[in-house]
Amino acid sequence: MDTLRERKKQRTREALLRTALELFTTRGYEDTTVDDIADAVDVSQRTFFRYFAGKEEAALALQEMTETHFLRAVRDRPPQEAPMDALRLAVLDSWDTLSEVVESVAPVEVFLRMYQVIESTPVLLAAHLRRSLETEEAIARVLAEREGVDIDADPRPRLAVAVFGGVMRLTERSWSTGGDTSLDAIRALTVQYLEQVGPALTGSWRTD
Amino acid sequence: MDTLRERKKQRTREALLRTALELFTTRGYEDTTVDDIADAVDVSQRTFFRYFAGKEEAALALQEMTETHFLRAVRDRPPQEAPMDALRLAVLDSWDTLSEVVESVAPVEVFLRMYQVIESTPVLLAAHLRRSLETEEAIARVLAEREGVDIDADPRPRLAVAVFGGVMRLTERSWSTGGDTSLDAIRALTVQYLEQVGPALTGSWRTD
DNA sequence: TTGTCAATTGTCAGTGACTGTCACTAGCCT
DNA sequence: AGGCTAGTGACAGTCACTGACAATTGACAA
Repeated sequence: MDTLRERKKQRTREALLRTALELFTTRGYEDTTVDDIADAVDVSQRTFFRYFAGKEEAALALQEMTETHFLRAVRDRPPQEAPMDALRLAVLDSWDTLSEVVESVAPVEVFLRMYQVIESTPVLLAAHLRRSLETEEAIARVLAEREGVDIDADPRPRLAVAVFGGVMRLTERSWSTGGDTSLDAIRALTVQYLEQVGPALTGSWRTD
Repeated sequence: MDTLRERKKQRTREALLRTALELFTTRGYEDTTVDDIADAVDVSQRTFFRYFAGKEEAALALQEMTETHFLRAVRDRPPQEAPMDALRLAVLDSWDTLSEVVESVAPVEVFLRMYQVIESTPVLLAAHLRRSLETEEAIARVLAEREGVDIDADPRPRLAVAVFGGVMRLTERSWSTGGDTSLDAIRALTVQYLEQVGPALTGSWRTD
């Protein structure tokens, strides 16, 4: 990345991504065409598709980064922690250090606003959910290795991650539809929801 | 539904759907164009889009039916059952009575093969996951009402359903990638996975 | 410095999903 | 029988995306 060519490429990619996110968060995803993005950066449409597999990939680029970040956080957890504890502490740690990861591309607010765009754009939400599945699979493998179990023989790794993923998905949803769209808010929701998993699964909820 | 017009419409829709499923399961989803389907039924492409919002909707029509079926099964559970018990018994009941629902449109094998197509086609899987979210929301509302809690104040209904949904998603996945693609197999997997949720969430998995 | 090679880009043509419009046809109803 | 309306086909257009080829431009050695 020190040759002129590579720096140029880097700059083009960043320009495309930043412009795309800018347009998506202001004008909306569906109302932004790939041509709009390419024109704004002054490259051909074809070039956009050389950098991104599709419009979706650009829209989800930040989320991709944070999921990778989360995966790394899980890997870095001390091995003596129980699986669910490791997951919980890894997410919380991820939220706390998220800015550092995201800021290299765009301000955190853009990341946060993109979340709302995703949640309110059916095709984006769909794509996001599918990608989350892939992340979950990777995490399940990490957990399986930590605990020394065979991921194909023992369903617990994938099961734990699926449950955890379900809770996180719900967290994202209620954060993005709620009033407070700050990082602190999503952190607090995470804690709150994870605490409630146990109660939600056991017996009746009736208080009478 | 007894005028000639309506019978004709019904027939056109069924022909389109059956043909679409036939082509998707033999040739594959991506290798089937809407024109292929329309031509095979001898209607214009425009007509296809008058019956289905898109290619995806046709591909997921059977799954839509079974999800509605499942939702109904949840509603029909005796109210004294604990939420998670109601969900578990409702899915199992759904699998058992699935044929009746599906057979009106296509043989159950088509339904089962479509599941594999969905699981192996990224854009379909994505769309399927998103629709599942909508079903989950509906189920959460049913549970909340059963238990007499406020769905917006108490996170437990959505939480329970999210966890349950995560497990079901995993069940679908491992069924569709596994060897036995029968209804019995998916039923057995459902039972097995639900039993393992508890163990997966608690403490360490190490046996040493 | 220059010439060669390889990477990057633009242009163009094409496909496939989907939408709006409008005229036409065919059941429906009196 | 004749008017009304739902359903259809034909057509044109948009947008995401792809393959192919030619033009450009940086890299690197002679």
